[in-house]
Amino acid sequence: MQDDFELRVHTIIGAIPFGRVATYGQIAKLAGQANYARKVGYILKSLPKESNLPWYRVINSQGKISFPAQTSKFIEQKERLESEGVIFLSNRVRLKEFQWLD
DNA sequence: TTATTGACACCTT
DNA sequence: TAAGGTGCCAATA
Repeated sequence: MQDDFELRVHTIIGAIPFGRVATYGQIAKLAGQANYARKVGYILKSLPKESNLPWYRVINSQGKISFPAQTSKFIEQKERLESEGVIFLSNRVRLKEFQWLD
């Protein structure tokens, strides 16, 4: 049950194309569990660093990173996305342009 | 078992 | 675009 959802989430995140981002709700929905955004976040939290999953491509519905600005993780995620061509404006991403399957 | 918390989303203003 | 309030589910204390 849970493991299956986790597996789906992992698979979906791994399926996010280069230079694209997805929201928590979108991930949850694609995993077959709408409104499970929070669980998605929990899974990402427990995501081992061994996994090569592009967790940094997962952002919230506002197109923003869920970390406080200036934190190492925030900067790391932002840098990674920018490296893929994702444009940030005021610590925000143009979901209209970069959201996966939009 | 109830209350609290969390890398949140969605709707309304 | 920003801000506030509401709903959702699971893990933890």
